Amino acid sequence: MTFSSDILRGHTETVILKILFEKDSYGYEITKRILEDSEGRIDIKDATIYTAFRRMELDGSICTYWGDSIGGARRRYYSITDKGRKVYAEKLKEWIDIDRILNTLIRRNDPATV
Amino acid sequence: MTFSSDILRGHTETVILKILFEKDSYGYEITKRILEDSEGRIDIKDATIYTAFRRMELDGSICTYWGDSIGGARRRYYSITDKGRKVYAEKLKEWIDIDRILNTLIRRNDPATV
DNA sequence: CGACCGTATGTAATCAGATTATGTATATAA
DNA sequence: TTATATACATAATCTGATTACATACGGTCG
Repeated sequence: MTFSSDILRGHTETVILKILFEKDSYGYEITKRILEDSEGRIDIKDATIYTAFRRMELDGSICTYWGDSIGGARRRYYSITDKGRKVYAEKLKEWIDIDRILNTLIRRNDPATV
Repeated sequence: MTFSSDILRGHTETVILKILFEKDSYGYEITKRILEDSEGRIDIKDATIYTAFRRMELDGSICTYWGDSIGGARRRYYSITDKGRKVYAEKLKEWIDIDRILNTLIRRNDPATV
């Protein structure tokens, strides 16, 4: 069972930035990695990831270059910029707050759920 | 500073259901309560909460009645149904999974963030 | 008394990010 | 040669949230 698509909304870019923080990567690889690392629960669609790339490139958080497509389809690689690292840091801080607040709002003091 | 509106997306109904799980309430009160309990960070707009009510009523998760408006504007109260309680239980389970998975994807093994 | 504010609900138009659908292209395995 | 996995891309659509607007009651302050 995969999650409803609204669940990721607002976090897609953060997750992509975290992956690019570690190393340059490309759309297909990032999608597969998110699928694996989410226990098969988060299956980001092609269109979603490529439109996210466009936004983030316009925004200056990432930049792109074509990889040498030795054996296989061409790959467009993405690299995180200094701005991207700052954006990630802010989004991480935001996530830490959201996580705490949503846990309060959704779970509250229900002994069965805490 | 309030959160980006996408952050709540997909959780608005869960938060409303949790409040109604405790007691019947009405739009204005729920909005104020979420604002207080989120340390002023989640300011759900009127239109958002009233359209959410419409969706949830259609869906059968809640039902509604007019309160006796003694001194002040009329209030439309909402009550959670058995179906609503089931929906909440599912959404809670889903949130517990999402929370764990997003924490992995966003924070990973970064010692500074764990 | 009249203006304003807090309370309270509601709809229409719009926005943004995600999905579906569709298309292109290469290399490898059956 | 046909199918499959890899790889990228765009147009049309969906959905939930926002802005903007409208209505209405009761109390306060000048």
